Amino acid sequence: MSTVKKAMELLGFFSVEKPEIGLTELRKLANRDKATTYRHLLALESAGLLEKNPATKAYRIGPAVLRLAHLRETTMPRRVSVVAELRDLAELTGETAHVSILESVRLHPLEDRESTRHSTRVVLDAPELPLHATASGVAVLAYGGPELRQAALDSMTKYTESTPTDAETLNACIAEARASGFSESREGFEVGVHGIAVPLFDHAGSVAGAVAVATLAARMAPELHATILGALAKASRQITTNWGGTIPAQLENAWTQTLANMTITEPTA
Amino acid sequence: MSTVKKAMELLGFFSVEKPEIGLTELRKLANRDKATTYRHLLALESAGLLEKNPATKAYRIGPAVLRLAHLRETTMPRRVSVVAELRDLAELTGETAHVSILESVRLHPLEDRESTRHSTRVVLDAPELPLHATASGVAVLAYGGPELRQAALDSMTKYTESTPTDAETLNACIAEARASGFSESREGFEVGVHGIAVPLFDHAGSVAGAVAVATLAARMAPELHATILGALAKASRQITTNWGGTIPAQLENAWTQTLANMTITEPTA
DNA sequence: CGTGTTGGTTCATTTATTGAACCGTTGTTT
DNA sequence: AAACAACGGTTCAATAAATGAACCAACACG
Repeated sequence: MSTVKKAMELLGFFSVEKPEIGLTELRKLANRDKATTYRHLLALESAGLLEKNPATKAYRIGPAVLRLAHLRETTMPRRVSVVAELRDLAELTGETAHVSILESVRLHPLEDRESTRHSTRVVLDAPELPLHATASGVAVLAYGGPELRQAALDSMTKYTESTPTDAETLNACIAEARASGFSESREGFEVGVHGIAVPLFDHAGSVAGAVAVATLAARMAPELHATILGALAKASRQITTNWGGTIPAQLENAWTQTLANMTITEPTA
Repeated sequence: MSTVKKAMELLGFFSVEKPEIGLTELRKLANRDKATTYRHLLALESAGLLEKNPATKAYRIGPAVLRLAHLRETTMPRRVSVVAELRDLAELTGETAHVSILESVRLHPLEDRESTRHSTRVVLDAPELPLHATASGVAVLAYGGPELRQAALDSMTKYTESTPTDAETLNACIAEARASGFSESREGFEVGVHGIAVPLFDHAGSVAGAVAVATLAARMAPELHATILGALAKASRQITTNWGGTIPAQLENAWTQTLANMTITEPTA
C-alpha cells in the first residue's frame, strides 16, 4: 500500500466520539510503527488536515478541511452529485427513479430520471412528497426524529383508498421499513403507482432525504422487485457517501438480511 | 520533502475558481512528474479527499472532507479555537484583548481576555459592538459588503464626543482601515478607551469577525501602539486559519507596509 | 526513587517512489 | 482520412525515501 494511503487512513480513526487521538493510541489503532505513524501525523499536520492540541499533545482534525468542505459544497451541490446514480438506477431497473430532499419536516423532489425502457412510465410532478403517503416519506420517517413523525401525523391527507390515514397503520408501515430497510407505498399516493424507497444520510449522520423507484403497480413482479431493492441499496450507499454521510449499521444489516432472504425464497416460490 | 506532504500539496491547487483539475494541468501546477502526480491522485481519491469526474476525467474535492469538516465544527467550535491566541495577544500587549463575531449585520463579543499586567484595565460588557463606533466594527466594515455599511449608517448612535455620526467621517475611518490594515477607535465608544482592531475571515473568504485590543487612551504610546499592531496581525492570521479562512492579499500587503513604516519612523521620531 | 507510559528521535536496512519513455484514446488540422 | 497533438494512464530499472528496533526525555503514579 502506498505511503500516502497509509497516512490518510489515519484520518478515518477520528470521529465525534473520539475527536482527539494521541500518537500511541493512533499507532495501535492503525497497527503501525510509532515512528511511521508520527511522521504521517507530521505530514497531515503540515497540510492542516490535522492539528496538535498543544495541551494534550493529541491530534485532532485541522482547519484545512473547512476550506475544502466549503469548496466541495459550492462546487458540487447535492443535486449534481446525484444525477449519475439516478441514471444508473433508472437504467438498472428500467423504471422511474427520483431523489427527494428533506428540509426540516418537508420532503421535496430534488432530481428525477425517467427510464426509457417502457412507453408507459411514472411521471412525477408533485412539489412536495407527503410523509405518510409515499415510500420516500416513510423511509425518512423510519430514520427521522419524533418532530418528523409529529408533522406526518398532523397532515394525513387521504389521497387514495390505500393511503394510511391513522397513526396505527402509519406506524406499522414505519416499523416495517425499519425492519426490512425498505419502505413501500402500494398505490398510497397515486392509484396505479407502486413506490419503493430507502433513506439517505448527510454528514451529520441524520436523514437527509430518500431515493426511490416508482413503477406501475401492474408491472410489479417478484423479479423486478428484487432488482429494485438491490439497486436502491446500492444507490443509497453511493449518494450518502457523496453527501459525506454513512449508512447506519442497523440499516445496512436490515438490507443484507432482506436481500439474502429474497434470493433464497424467490427461486423456490 | 515527504511523499505524503507532496501528495497533500495537490489539494491546495483546488479553489472555487478552479474546482476541477486534470492530471496534466495539476502536474504542471505542482511541477512534478506525471506518474508521480497520478499516483498521488489515486491515493487521495482512494481516501475520498478527491474524486474523479468520470465525464471529464478531471479531479475535484471529494465527499470525505464533508465528514471531516463536520467533525471539526462539532469538536472545535470557533470560541475554543480562539482562546489560545487571545491569551498570547493579552500577554504580548499587556492589555485587554477580545474577539467578536459577525452575525449578518451585528457584531457580538465571542471571547475576551483581560491582561493582568495593569491594575486598571478595560473591562468589556457590551452585548453588541456598534459597527460605526468601535475599532472592531470599522474593521469588519472595511472588508464587508454594502449591506453591512448600510446597517452601520442606519444606526449611528452618538456614544461620545468622538463617535463618528455622519457618513463622511465614518467613510474616512473605513478608508483609513482599508489603507493601513488596522482600524482604530480613539474613545469613539467609551471615553478613555482606545481600541485597535483587525478583521477575521472564514472559510468562505468573507469577514467573520474581528480581533481587537482595548487599552486606556492615557496609556497609549508609540511603542505600545507598535507592539499591538504587530501582535494583532499575527493573531488575525492565526485565528483566520483556525476558522479555515485566509487573509486577503490586499490586507496582508497593507499590514506589512504599515508595520515597515512604523519600525523606520519610530526611532527617529 | 523506581517503574510504566507518554511523545518524540535516530540510523542502518529495506522498500516504495520516481521519472523517462511508453501506450491508447480523443479531438483537431490539413 | 491521414497526420498530429494533447490528454490520461502505464511500465520498469534506478534511486531516494520510508521503515522500525532501539533509544531518549518528560511526566505520572505508588
